[in-house]
Amino acid sequence: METRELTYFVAVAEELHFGRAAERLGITQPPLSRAIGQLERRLGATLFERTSRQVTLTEAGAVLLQEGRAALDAVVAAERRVRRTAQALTGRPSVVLASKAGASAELLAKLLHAYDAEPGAAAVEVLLCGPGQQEGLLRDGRADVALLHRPFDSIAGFDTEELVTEGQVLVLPAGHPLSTRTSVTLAEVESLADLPQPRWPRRDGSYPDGPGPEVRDLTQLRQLIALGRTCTVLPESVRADLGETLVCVPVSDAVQVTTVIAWPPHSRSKAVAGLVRAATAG
Amino acid sequence: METRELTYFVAVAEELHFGRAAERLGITQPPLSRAIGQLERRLGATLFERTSRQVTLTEAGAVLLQEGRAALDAVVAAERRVRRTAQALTGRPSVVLASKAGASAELLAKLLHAYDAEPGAAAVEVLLCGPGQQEGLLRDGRADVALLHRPFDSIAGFDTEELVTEGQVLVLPAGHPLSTRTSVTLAEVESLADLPQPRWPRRDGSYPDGPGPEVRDLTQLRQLIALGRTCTVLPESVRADLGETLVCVPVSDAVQVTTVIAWPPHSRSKAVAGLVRAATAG
DNA sequence: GCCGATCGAGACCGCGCAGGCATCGATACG
DNA sequence: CGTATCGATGCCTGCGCGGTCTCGATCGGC
Repeated sequence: METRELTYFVAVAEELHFGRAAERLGITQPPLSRAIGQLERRLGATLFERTSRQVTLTEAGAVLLQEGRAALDAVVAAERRVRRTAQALTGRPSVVLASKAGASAELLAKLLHAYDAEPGAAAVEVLLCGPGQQEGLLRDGRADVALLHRPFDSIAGFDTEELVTEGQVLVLPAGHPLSTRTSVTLAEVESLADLPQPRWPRRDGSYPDGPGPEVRDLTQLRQLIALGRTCTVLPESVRADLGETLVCVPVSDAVQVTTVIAWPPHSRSKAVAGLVRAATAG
Repeated sequence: METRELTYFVAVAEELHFGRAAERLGITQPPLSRAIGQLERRLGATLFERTSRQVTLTEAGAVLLQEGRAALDAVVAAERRVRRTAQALTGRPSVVLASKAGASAELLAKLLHAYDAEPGAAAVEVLLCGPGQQEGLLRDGRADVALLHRPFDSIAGFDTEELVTEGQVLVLPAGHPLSTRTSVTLAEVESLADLPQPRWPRRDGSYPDGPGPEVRDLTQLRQLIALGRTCTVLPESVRADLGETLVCVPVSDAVQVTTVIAWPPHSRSKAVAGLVRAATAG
């Protein structure tokens, strides 16, 4: 199976429409239809049920979508990492560390400081991204190492080391009735009609339905909380960079959040190993 | 990067010889040289240092070998799993479970029994393999789930659940001076000049040097121990299927061995989920 | 020191296949 | 019943993969 075929298949499987998939791929529809047909014949499996009105994935197709995405990620990761390795030989080597924007800021600062102190430390490029994106960055080679937060982020397929575990707090505008409490429960948070929970984008970029505001990062979120439009439950460590206008109240029954440092298994990079060492030593 | 190019690269990187690599690939040498050259140009990286007398991997080449193998494994795994899924639709679905031949026999029997009792259980094909091979089987899709033994097998990149942890015992022929002891140390085992440790094959199939006999599986090993040619340290559970001629003595300072059930992350298979459930419930 | 063997690179050629265009056949809808 | 939509098919063209032949460099033997 060639990566070109896999790319074509994934495009069709995601669009469920040959015409749109072809457009996305920058080719015309007929060669795409033929390529998929040929792939099906070679695999001995029907991947799509198609009528002239709609295209649906078969069970085999669903398996190929899952496995094929992983395989394509692995291929582009290989390509990116080779490019970066070759570049590194003509300058100072560098690592890309992915972290959720706004999360674990203090931990990240300490980590970078500790690592920089090591002899022969590489340049660390910090890639701040939206929630849930680190996994993809790590998987397709755009990042070499990442800070993830269990149980929110999936660590499936990565090597990890636990760094810290913490409880969660409710962040809400100063002056709100709940702001003087010493502790709240999740049920109480969810029943706050005046401060509906914010809605985060799904992996495909769309937003779920609901009354709360759409948010894309913590800066937005902080501002919306300060404006009294929403509230949210976050790991304790956000306390460090909240202003005067926001208040934290521990949530008694929220899950514990563990920050882990994660990297692709079998990483050859000394820089990644160094970062992990620096993180776990601290 | 096409999988064909990756396959070519890996062949050359493993042979470190364009002629032999071409032969292995079933093509002639000139197109192979060209393909590699083209790949290097496209990646902007020199992958091999070549003189007319010898070929060596560069740092970038080493990275591509590592990542490329993983990527190729992912591609062939996708292919195999789709084929198997399609087949399963025309008959009873089946899962392939890989396990070290001879290891965890009792656990495996219980697991299969417990799983078969589940409603809608798939047919389980058991793939008994040599030590250290389960990882590859799972990675390239020949197996769907495997029993691994930490710390011997690498679980990097898989999802796992721990099943049992046990100590290790020295297995030696009945009548040997040590056979009446209640416990021995690793140092004692290694200093047994009359029973040198057996040598297991490396991943590439070659054997390390040493005085002990070369072995490939537990049956061979058992026979050689009975013949008084060697002895070995194994997890306790082997006691169950030793004959009268072999004796076990606990090794006090050997590492604990944990048997885990492992599967590729993001497995969609209900059968795999069922097997894991059956294994952890037991 | 020369010759032959080995090995990777380059020139050249042919064929297979990917991709484009035009068209067909099927289905849903007004 | 006509029309619009959408995937499949037929036909053509051009690129690129693979084959053969050859060259140039390096090492070893006599």
